[in-house]
Amino acid sequence: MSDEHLKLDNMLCFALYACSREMTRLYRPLLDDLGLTYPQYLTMLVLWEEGEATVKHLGERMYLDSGTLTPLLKRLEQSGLVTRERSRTDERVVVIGLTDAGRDLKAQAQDIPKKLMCKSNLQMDEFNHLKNEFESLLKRMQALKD
Amino acid sequence: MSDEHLKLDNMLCFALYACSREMTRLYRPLLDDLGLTYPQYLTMLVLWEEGEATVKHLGERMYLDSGTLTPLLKRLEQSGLVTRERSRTDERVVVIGLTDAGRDLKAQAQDIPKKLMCKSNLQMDEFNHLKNEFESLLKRMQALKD
DNA sequence: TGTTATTTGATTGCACACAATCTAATTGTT
DNA sequence: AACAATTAGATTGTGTGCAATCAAATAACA
Repeated sequence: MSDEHLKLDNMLCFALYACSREMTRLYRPLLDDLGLTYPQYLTMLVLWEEGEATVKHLGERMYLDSGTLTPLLKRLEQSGLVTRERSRTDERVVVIGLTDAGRDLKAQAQDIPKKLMCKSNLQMDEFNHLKNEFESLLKRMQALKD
Repeated sequence: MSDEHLKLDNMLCFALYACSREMTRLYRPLLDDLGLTYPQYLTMLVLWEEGEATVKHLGERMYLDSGTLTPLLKRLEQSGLVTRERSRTDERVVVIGLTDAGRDLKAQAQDIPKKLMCKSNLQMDEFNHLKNEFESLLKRMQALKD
C-alpha cells in the first residue's frame, strides 16, 4: 500500500499550498480597494511598521529575494506609494521609504485584519492557535536551509 | 494599540504564505531529480492516482484554473510525460493521459514523501496533526468562496 | 597599497497564478 | 428546428517567485 504515500489527499505540502492560495484569495477583494496585491501589502506592512527599510531587510522579513522585490518595489514606486533611494553612506544599498500617499494608505488598511477574521469565520483563539503552529513549522523549515 | 493588528509578525496569512513557499523549497531539490516543478508534481500525482483526467478535473483537484493548467500541461507534454487529447464524445473536453515515460516516473517518485519527512524532521503524528489542521482550514475557506 | 572576497541590488529567463476575454461545443427551451 | 444559455479550454496580460548571472561598491587582509 506504498501508493498511499503518493496520494494527493495525503500530502501535507499540498494542504499548505492550497491553503495559502485560498487565503490570499480571501484578501484579494479587500486589497483591490487599496490597489495592492498581497505581496505588495506585505511590503507596505513592513514599511508602516518601520518607516523605511532596505531591499535586503524587506527580503529578510518576507523571505523574498531581489528578483522578486525589485520589480515589485518599482511598481509601488510607480503607484506613488514608496520612494527608492541609494544610501549615501553605502552606494550598494537601496532604501525604500514611504511617500505621503503611502503613509495615508495605512488608514484604509486598518480594518483589513478585522474584516478578514470575520470573513474567515475564525475565532481569536483558533486564529492564534493556527498562527502559532504555522510559525513554529516555518521556524523549523527555516532552520533546515543551510 | 490597533497598530498591532497590522504588524507583519502577527499575521496568520503571512505565516501560511511563507510556510508554503518554504515547503516547496524543500521539495525543489528532490523534484529537480525528476525534472518536475512542484505544481507539475501535483499534476502527476493525480494522474498516477487516476490514470487520466480532464483539465477540469485537474483544476478541481488542485484549485487551479485553465490559465495556469494549459501551459503547465503543454510543458509536461513537451517533456514527454503526458498526452493531451480532445474527448470524442464531447469536443470541449481535453483528456490528459500518461505516456510510458510518465508512468515510469512514478517509481522514481515513490520515495519523495519519505525523504521529505526526514528532511523536515517531522514525526508521523506531528505530520498528521498538521495535515488535519491545514485541511480543515482549507475546507472552511473553500466554503466561503461563493 | 593592491588585490581578493563579499555584499547588495539589478537583470534575465522561466514557470506559475489568476482575472478577463474569447471560441467552440453542448444543452435547454420554446 | 432555432436560439439563448451554459460549459470547457485557450489566450492574453499582469504580477509574482526564484535560480543564475552580472556589476558596482565595500570590506578584508597579505
